[in-house]
Amino acid sequence: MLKPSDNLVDAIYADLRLKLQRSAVSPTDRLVDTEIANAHGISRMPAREALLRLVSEGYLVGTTRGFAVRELSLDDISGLFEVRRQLEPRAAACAARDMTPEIEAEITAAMNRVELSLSQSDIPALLAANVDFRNAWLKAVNNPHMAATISRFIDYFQSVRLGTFADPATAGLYIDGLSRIHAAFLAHDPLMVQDRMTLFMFAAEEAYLSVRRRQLQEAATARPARRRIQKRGTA
Amino acid sequence: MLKPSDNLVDAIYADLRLKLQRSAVSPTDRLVDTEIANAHGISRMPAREALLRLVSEGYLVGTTRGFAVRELSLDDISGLFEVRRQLEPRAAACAARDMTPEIEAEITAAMNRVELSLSQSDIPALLAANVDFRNAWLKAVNNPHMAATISRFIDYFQSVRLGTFADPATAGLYIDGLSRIHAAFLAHDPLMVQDRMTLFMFAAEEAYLSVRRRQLQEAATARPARRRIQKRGTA
DNA sequence: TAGACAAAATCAGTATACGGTTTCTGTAGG
DNA sequence: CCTACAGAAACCGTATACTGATTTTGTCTA
Repeated sequence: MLKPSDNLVDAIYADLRLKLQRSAVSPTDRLVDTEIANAHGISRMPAREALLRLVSEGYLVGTTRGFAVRELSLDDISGLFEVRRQLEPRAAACAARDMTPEIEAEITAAMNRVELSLSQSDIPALLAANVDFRNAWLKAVNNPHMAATISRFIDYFQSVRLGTFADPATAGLYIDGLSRIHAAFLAHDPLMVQDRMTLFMFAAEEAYLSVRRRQLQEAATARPARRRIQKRGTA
Repeated sequence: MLKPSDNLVDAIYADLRLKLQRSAVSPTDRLVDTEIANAHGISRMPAREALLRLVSEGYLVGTTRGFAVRELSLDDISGLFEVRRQLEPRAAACAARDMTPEIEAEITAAMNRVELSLSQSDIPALLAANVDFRNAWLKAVNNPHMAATISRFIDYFQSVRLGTFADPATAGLYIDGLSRIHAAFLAHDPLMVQDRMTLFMFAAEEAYLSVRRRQLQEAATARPARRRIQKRGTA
């Protein structure tokens, strides 16, 4: 690890970002600069700067005791999906139009891995394959600003995604939508991709909302009213 | 100055961000952490972190000699507008639907200032009023993620906007589109707002492209082939 | 005058240090 | 057993210092 670029901050950032995408950081975890620093054998500053960047991008929040993954409110989920609905169907349609055979193969490979890991109930693998599928089709999006924005908005959900896949029924529905999109990609039909992505967006929003609602309820019953995460807003 | 929050980084960041929005930093300027630091009477690190944040958000690029405002390629402009086209018409429609009388007054006030400064050829005031108009209607957008994303995408154009307003003909067309949007807001017609914003997006894209094209040509003739701005990508 | 080359300056990246605030822990008292 | 409080620890924010890379500047030579 620690390869990307000659820059320590970028390296740490990439490492953390990957961990976040893979849901390898739980909301109860606390990321502390000094820990990360001497885990990588470097000083505090690069680690700190990487963390700060993740905060300014909205993935983490600063607490008085280390950095934590940002937890989404129900409003956050609705709002984020409103944006995703505007962008992803259109972007996916572009991808379908401009797809190369190589990328098509990548998408298919990712889809296969998704289905395999679903059948084996291998959640971590499912998570990873899911990320791969998304990254694969985003590669065919020629507009880097569009792709980056979409990537970012998807990554906000990392803390909820785990919960979505944990429930077999929800996961099944989710994967079903994904495979319909995949089929549309194979048909090279931009409009079909667009429509199915739109449908998928609504289904995904529902799924995330219901999972998060349940999470919040459980949390509320578990601890009547505690916890404090303040300081340093999302900018 | 230097008020926002008890945090030096945020303060510097807000200060710089405002300067950028106002096009108060030219592409030939170089922002250096040490300079900013002792201009504000603080140490390098907060200034540096603010600059780094602006880099990671895509407003600045790091060079081997200070930080500079990011210059947009023609492809950047097209790409950014593709995203804006997906988001702003929809968001403006929401704003029209949810507008309060207070915000409506703000929008009108900003519009008046836009027209006044245009008639007086006061470019800085025009720039500021333009920012105000945008911020006013964005206030009526209930989805903070949507509003933040739009704000960000608009701000990318700060380095080109100056050129757009410098040409009276272009500026006139631009303001005309704006006033049509304003009228639609006053009519409280979300659909009319949406349509006019869509139209405006295309007109604005054309304007920015032609201004930038001219800028690039002039630069090319001025210096046959020089300049180097590398190191530290947009992330 | 133009080119080569060395010395100096500039600036980003990284490391280390210190202060202050919040949270945790352990102990004493109810 | 629970609460109150004092001390300790954790951790963020900021400052300062060092290093190495790159660019600029100045000088010398053809």
